[in-house]
Amino acid sequence: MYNFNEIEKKWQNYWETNQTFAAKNNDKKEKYYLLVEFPYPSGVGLHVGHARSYTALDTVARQKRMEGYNVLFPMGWDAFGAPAEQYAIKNHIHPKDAVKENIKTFKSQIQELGISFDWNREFATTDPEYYKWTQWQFLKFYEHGMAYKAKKNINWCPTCKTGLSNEDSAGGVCERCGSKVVQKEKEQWMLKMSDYAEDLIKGLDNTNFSKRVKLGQINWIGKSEGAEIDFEIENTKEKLTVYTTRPDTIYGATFMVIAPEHPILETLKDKITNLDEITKYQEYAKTKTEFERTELAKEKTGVQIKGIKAINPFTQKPIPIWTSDYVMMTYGTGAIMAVPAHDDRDYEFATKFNIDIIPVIEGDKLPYIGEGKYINSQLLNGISNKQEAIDKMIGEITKRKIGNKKTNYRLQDWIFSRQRFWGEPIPLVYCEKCGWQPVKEEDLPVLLPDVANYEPTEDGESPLAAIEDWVNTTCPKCGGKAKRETDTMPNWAGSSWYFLRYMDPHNDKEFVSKDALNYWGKVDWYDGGMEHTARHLLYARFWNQFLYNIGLVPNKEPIDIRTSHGMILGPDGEKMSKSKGNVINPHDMVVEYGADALRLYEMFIGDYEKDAAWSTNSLKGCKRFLDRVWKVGEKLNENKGYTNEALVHKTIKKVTNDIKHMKFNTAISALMILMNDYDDKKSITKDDLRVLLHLLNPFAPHVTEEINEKYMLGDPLCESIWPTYDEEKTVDNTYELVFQVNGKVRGKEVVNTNMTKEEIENLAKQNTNVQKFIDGKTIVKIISIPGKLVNIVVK
RNA sequence: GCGGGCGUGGCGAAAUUGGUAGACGCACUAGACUUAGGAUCUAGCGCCUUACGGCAUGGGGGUUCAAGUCCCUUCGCCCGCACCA
Repeated sequence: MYNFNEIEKKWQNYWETNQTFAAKNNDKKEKYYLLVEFPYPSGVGLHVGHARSYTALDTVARQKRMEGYNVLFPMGWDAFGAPAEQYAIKNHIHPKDAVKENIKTFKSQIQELGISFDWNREFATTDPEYYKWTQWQFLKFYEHGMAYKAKKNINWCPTCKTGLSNEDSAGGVCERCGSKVVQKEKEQWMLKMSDYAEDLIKGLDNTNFSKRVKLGQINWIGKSEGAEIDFEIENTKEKLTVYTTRPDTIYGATFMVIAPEHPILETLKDKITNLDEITKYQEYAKTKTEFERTELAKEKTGVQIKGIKAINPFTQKPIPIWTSDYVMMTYGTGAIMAVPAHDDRDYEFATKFNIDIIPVIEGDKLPYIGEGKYINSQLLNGISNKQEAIDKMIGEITKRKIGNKKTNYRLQDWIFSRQRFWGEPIPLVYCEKCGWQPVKEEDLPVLLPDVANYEPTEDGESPLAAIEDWVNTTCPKCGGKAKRETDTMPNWAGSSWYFLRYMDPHNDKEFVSKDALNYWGKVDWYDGGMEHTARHLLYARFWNQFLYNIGLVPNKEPIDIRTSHGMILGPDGEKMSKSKGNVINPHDMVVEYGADALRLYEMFIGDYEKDAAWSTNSLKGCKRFLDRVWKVGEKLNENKGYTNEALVHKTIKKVTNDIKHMKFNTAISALMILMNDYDDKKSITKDDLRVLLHLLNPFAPHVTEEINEKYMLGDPLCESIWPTYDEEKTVDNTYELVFQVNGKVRGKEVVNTNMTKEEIENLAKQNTNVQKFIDGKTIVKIISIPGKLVNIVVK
């Protein structure tokens, strides 16, 4: 019929030669910035899931351009990271060479899909020209006191020999190798992300993220409001500060629990009479990772700290102090007041160890914190409103100076060090005399050395530590001997600001020019995978908010709309994987059915935000549709205008709006309906064909251009104005009026749109089938809605 | 446990403010064309019924002339977070 591979290459060349998709900085046109997550160029090649996301925003990009926008739709490579390093270790080649190869494959696979990326702006996070600025921005964090080194009990992967963030070790296993994560104390560079917890929540109001994305962010930050309260320790000058969200239940606090790592155990060790037992328990807790401590939640363990007691500041009674690993040192103050009558966990603990339980809320079924009238609570007795009681109690502790209102966040500071080779070197130098010193700006980037050994050292130091030539340097301040920091940055660093660099990708004077930042502003629409809507998005927002606060970018929030596409599963409904043998390779589909058919199918597959199973048969259906569009050109007549005006205008309206709302599947269905209408006709006009091609062009950009050219219908579609519709013309002259009796359909008739209420009521009564159902009955009332139906209610 | 989402044919799914449930596509069936078809075209296609008609949007109840859509209740599935005090 036609050689789609040839046609596709032809138009891809045309676009490249004419620079059709090159975005212009400071153009007079209104800007629109579309962004898809740049891929990690793995050796496996492009996934049909990548194609889904790229095609979706490509469709939007192509429509926006035809609507007259200056569209920025860039692509690049997130190329630092462990897999390239592992590959390099195995094959003894430099990771940069491995990355180069993979990028080549990826790029050709993307290009054969005809995605309208502006390739002039392409870069990889591993380019020294790029990571120079990543390092430069790290130094900004450092200058502003936002980066600090701290001894942290970190999640440690014994296989990768590297520290992992909580996020990277979710579930107690290393994200990349699957090994069990253990705890290890290590000095790490940290970014003070927790300072931004509140701003990261508030900033969401200035975005148009979907609800589920916003909730994901809020969840991750984990805000909770409560109070800190001091409990004195009997016969000492020490006190224990607890964090609680329910200070109103303090009269029911019959014991305290502190984390096994709590420093007071050291401070008061002379008073503790069962120190051996405590030490033993501490050892036991240490062998468990944080994840295990939470996972093994079923059975509570703990030891009472003998020799000391705390005083409940409201009942004045001495209460026992326990240590248990169900209290985390990393959250709140590492100590809690336990209210077993109204908290599940405390209840479980108290029951197991036989501790007093005193209810303070009437009617609250144990052991759950509910609402009710307060009892056994002097100050609060009689109150039955929870918030009122909490406020009153916070007022009281503040007055007595034993505590204050306090907000806590689950979000912790960002562990920014990795003991790996293949990442951006942290641009700091340690001098015995001057301490940590930032590398001078003119000496950036701190380049990764060209060596052949990337194994981490046995003690867990970065491979860079073994490269003496590289490590030994001079102090930027005193000029004396100094050593470079050998930790590198996490993979998230480069992807936290790449969307800014696209605005001005070749600038060697600044990370981005002010002009470019002001012109392009925010990313208007950012699409990516659900798996990145929590962390990557949070890191990127944090990074940008910091840049905003120090005056480097014009918007506090970098992204307006964020959408997350569903996964494409294998034909068996399972996640695609080599081992299951259910992987669909987009390249194979392009070769066999063409890029246009693949694109169309991926957009037609179903709700964009939901997962969908692959079906090659459905892809064939889309190919069939394109073949019919190709063929319909054979019946062009010499008439002008639209043969079926109402349908055409309706279709323009539907497609235009559906693309904007990501309802790609129904947009395509509307185009199929239009095509079916053309098929039913003896002949169609050039205008008929041209408008169909135009609307279909964002989905199937190659074949539509080819048909347009073949029948000389006008300028290339990509250089033409998007069709507009006339609302008045979307209305048909006639419609099918429905007759109902008691809400059941009893007849239909095609009638004129301008018929009155009375006229259609009469038609209904005259309908023979309707008469059968109202005969001999009394008409109670008639509901008639012109344009829709007449419903006769009878008794 | 908390938060969010979903439940419609054999399958993927559509259905403005409540107004013809199943658009569009896949699969399937029958027929046409053909040396051939895994190409193309025509017709059919929720379930029950020969038909008239009846029953159908996870189940039950309600509001309404009219409910996939609104309200109550119940069951099932998916995702995120989770001893967070």
